[in-house]
Amino acid sequence: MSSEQNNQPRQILVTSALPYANGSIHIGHMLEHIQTDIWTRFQKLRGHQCISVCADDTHGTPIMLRAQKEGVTPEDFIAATREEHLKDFEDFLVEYDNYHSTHSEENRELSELIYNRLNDAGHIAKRTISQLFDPEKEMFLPDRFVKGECPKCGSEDQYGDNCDNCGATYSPTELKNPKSAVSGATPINKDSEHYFFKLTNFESMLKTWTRDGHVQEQIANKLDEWFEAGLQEWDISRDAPYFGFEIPGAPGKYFYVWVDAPIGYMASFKNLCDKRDDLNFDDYWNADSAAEVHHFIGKDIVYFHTLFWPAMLHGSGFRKPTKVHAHGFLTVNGTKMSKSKGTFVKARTYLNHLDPEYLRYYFMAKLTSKVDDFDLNLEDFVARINSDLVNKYINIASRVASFIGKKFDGRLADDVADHPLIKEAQGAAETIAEFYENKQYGRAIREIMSIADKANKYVDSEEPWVKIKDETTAPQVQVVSTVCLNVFKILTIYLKPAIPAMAEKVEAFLNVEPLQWSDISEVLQGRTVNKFKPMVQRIDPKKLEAMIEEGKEEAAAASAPQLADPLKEEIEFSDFDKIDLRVVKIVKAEHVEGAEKLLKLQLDLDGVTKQVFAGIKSAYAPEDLQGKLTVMVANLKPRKMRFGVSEGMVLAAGPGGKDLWILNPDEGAQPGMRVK
RNA sequence: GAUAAUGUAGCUCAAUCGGGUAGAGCAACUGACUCAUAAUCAGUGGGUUGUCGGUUCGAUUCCGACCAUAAUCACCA
Repeated sequence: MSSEQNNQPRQILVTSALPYANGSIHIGHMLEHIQTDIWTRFQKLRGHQCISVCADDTHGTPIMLRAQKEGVTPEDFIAATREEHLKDFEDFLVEYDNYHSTHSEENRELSELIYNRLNDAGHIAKRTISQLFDPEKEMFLPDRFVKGECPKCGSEDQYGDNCDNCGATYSPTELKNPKSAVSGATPINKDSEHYFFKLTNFESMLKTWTRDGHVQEQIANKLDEWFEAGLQEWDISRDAPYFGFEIPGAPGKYFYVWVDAPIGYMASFKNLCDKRDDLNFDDYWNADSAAEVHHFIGKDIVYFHTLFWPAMLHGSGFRKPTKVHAHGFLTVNGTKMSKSKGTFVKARTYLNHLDPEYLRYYFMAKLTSKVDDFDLNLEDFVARINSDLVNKYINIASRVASFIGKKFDGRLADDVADHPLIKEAQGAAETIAEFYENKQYGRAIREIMSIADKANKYVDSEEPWVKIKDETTAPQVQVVSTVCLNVFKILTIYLKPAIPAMAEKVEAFLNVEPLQWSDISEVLQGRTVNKFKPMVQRIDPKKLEAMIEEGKEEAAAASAPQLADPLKEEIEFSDFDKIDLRVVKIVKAEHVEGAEKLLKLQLDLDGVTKQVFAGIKSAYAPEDLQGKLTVMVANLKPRKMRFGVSEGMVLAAGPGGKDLWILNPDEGAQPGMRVK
């Protein structure tokens, strides 16, 4: 292709928004990550140096509390989530060059660097503000962690920022009977010094930047509203306890998660540069960099990416994004994803039932460069995949492959390079490339499918099934088939960014190296192809139903009341029956020399005495126990301990320390009785 | 409540940047064909472009009001 050979290879860095480490990836996330991946694969196919990076966004109060609740460190919690996220993306054929974490050394260094530069340049302010504070947990409460009665309509159990019932909005300090959602305590007002980023210093820069082709028109309009409303200073600090990075020179103050989240793009790239010789961080991020930086984001986080982020970069001497690509939300059958309808589909749930390339193709087929919401209509989804992919595209190969295979030994004809249909398919390359480049994926598909239509018409008009029966016309069939397979190859290149795995199967069938965009002009002739095997199956609507059904079940399970300490795996009665629980009388209790936690108990089971070492010293004095009845596991295998043999366990409840309570049978129970 | 959006055939979407007799794919129907994962090809039907009003020789496209939908904001930004 002449025109792109004139183009210099570009250096392009691409990012998707960093998924928050507090939950699973769902198909809404996939809308973004798939369109990013398609764009990235397209650029790579064209021969550019295109690097895509992502990471988990790991900081903030919700993560901290979630980890506490699950009894693990935040570090362990986010590490596990990252594994899950990465696996989901990989299985959807989303190929990041690097998938990092915002909780990384690179990110800490870059966050500090950017902050220090902003601070030195006078872009940071400090002032004291008053916020609700949980006196029990000793932490400041974000709005969402305060609940109470709506000051307007009096509805109970409303969040700190607005009322679900009457729609009123207010500040959390206005709530009646406010309660901390963390501890249940009544919050108090407390002063604290906060750090602010003076966004207003960048107003004129931003006004120019946002009208300079870096954002979509719809976004630029939205930004005008925000400019008109007036920019505000941005509160970038949070007080300890907070899971994040401490602000340099400000002990006990942490960067608000949204400060280090976008810096995570740079950190992930930095991490990659350190692993690769051919990448230089400064080439991409210096203020005068000629490389491109493209961010793909949802419309909900436009503010952060088009105001704060460019301002932070500008103020700290880095380059600004080339383009911020915002997309709308994913709806299913025209409405918001709903857990109860089963349309809130997790990435994993989808993968349990359907081929990822179905969804990749469907997204491709309907995406535009606009910020409008994207509707996944399930009926349309089935129709679109089956008709476009199977009936039109793959069908071209499927219907001529048998001629080539059976009648011509798998050998293609010679001299088809000038065939008008091949020329036409090749001629669409630049138009399609432009659609890709501008994210008009839907238009690209329309263009591609119209070529597929022409190929199918061509086969019909040539009637190879008739010609093959006549010796004089039979050789023409080899030409017709070769033309079709060449068009098929070209279509495969056009579609490859969306359906890479299918393309790989096509490459195996055509007996060619991995196809590149430049292969569009290479014509396959006078060579052999392999036996045709179908590259994709029709969608079975039953599988789609099964997926929705599983989504419903998940939702039902999730909405059931959850125990903070989840139940162990279910057991059979026979498992329970193995445990012999007995009522016992504590005849003697004494301290154990040298033991920190243990008491030595003599337990009477109606004549038989058992000796048990119990870790309840922190909660009970020996004299309080003597003469009491309690319950023990009597058939536990005796265990030799440092201080002697323990012949069972007494049952106690509680988290430990002083909070430990042994069980007491009700009045009338006698030592030795079986508990069942 | 405020703001900017969106509302086009049964379904999903198009309609050149500041107006000139509404297009495509799928579905439906009719016919052809049998090479192909019952696919494909030819053809037909189907829209007073959310409603009402205005500007204009003429509006899906401009203006106003209303209705519907989802979104953003109302110091999280």
